[in-house]
Amino acid sequence: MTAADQDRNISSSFAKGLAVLAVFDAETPSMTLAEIARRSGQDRATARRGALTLVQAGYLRQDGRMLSLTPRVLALAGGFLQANQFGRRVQPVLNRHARQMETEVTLAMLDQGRVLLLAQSTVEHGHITYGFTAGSHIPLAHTSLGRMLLAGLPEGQSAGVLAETDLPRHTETSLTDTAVILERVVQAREQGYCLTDSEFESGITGYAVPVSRPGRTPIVAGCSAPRGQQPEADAERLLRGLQLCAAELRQAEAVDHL
Amino acid sequence: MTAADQDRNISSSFAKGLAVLAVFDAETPSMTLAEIARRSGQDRATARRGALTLVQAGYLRQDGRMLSLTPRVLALAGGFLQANQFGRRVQPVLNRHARQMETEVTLAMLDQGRVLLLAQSTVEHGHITYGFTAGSHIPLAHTSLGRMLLAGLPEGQSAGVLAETDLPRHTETSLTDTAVILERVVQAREQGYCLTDSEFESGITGYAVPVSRPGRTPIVAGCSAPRGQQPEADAERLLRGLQLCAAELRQAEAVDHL
DNA sequence: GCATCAATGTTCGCTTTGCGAACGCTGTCA
DNA sequence: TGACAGCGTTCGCAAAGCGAACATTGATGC
Repeated sequence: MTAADQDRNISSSFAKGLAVLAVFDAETPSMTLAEIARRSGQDRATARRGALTLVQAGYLRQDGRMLSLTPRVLALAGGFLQANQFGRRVQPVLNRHARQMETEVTLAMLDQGRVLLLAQSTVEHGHITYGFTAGSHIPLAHTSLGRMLLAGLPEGQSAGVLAETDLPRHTETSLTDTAVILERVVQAREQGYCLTDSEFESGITGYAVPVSRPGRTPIVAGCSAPRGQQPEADAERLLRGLQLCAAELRQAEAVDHL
Repeated sequence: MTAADQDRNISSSFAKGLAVLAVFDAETPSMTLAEIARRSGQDRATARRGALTLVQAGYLRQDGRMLSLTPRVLALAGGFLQANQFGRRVQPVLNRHARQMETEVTLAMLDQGRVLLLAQSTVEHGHITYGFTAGSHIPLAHTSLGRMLLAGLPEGQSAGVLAETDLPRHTETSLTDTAVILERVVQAREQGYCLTDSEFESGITGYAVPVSRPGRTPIVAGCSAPRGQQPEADAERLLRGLQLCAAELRQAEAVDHL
């Protein structure tokens, strides 16, 4: 019993159970007990109790020895989305701008050293992405959304957060040097937008602009498109669109209290 | 210690904590400890431990004495959405059909005596709804989605599920007699679609068709629109669109294992 | 302004829960 | 065929958390 974690106000069983649920946030569709235990860093018996409790509560389904999430977890997110009126204040704005820009527009924030997608426009003509949705995590260091988020942090913090994330090479042109990436972050902060090219998906350019007011928890909007014939013209058009979208979200105070 | 609930495989602390988290699924944006305790039917001290644990885990935020969900809960849903490839296999289909039909198209299933929205297309010109999103709950008895879901249950079960839900009158024309509602459910099962008018929102007609194959967990698709000049023509057009959408989802096996 | 009361947040002793070493089972390799 | 590695499950004992009791806050009456 170390001094610090001896907090009688925190329920450790509950915390461990939550870790079991959170383990499914990866793109692993279903897992065995042992796998859950390994990924959540818990004893197999502990993970088992957590998983069985989740099954009983209806958040997990058990098929033989495989466990997978049930749709009920959506209800947890639904609480958040309704409380913040995403359906009325955010989604329509994203959709409208996406329509005009002819790409998908994504709203995102920082979460545990990764980019958490908060909302995504739903348009027909968007280029085929990986199929990310609200609630998906994408890398911080090699996406324009991620770098723009880092740029939104108080001056000193960006380096710290970046240092704690690992830097897998997604493509051949992914930057690997932390210092170089930080340079791009600083550049993004100064110019008020961020561009990346082929660092996450080959041939795809990413665009991002800040949405939250300076000093607040960083929220950004972004989009991506295949690199076309006139990169500069595309960039200007898409960034202008994103800026308009961001301004409208700010004015609606849609993201002020996240 | 009663005999039944003495299951050493279930972690009661965890189950109680989950109940705290689930309490936020209502449209209550933020609550005090006492309110959480009341709504989750727990002792205040118990609710407090659960809430503080959720705060530490980053799922709840504490502003003074008010507690509210953080965006991190989206990540839990994200795991489900990515595991089932909603972004690639469901959302594009809904969007395309919604565009052609010029309405929102919603995918839904049963959850705890209510309709759980699984996914929703959004088009620009759709009529303004309550702002529901994926993860939202809507009533079972007075929506076409809900009645179509009841129709998808094995013959005897519909009545049982319906009996356990309460029937608030949303509008003046909401049906209140369980027997009459059940009649409509049977009718929906026989004709393969469901229509409701002004029972949930005044002046709005709801349309729904089944998506899942018979015998499976019921999944339905639906849409709604203001009652127009030619109700029959509208109904025919929208139902045809929904049927096409449902057929495509079935063919893509997008919802077979929910 | 002070006393009263109701409702909320917090503490701590006693009991219960759930931790994890140990077990048995199943499939795999030499 | 025997050894082994990995899995799910059990059970005695330590510690985690339940809830009665205690503070604390704030509204209401006089």
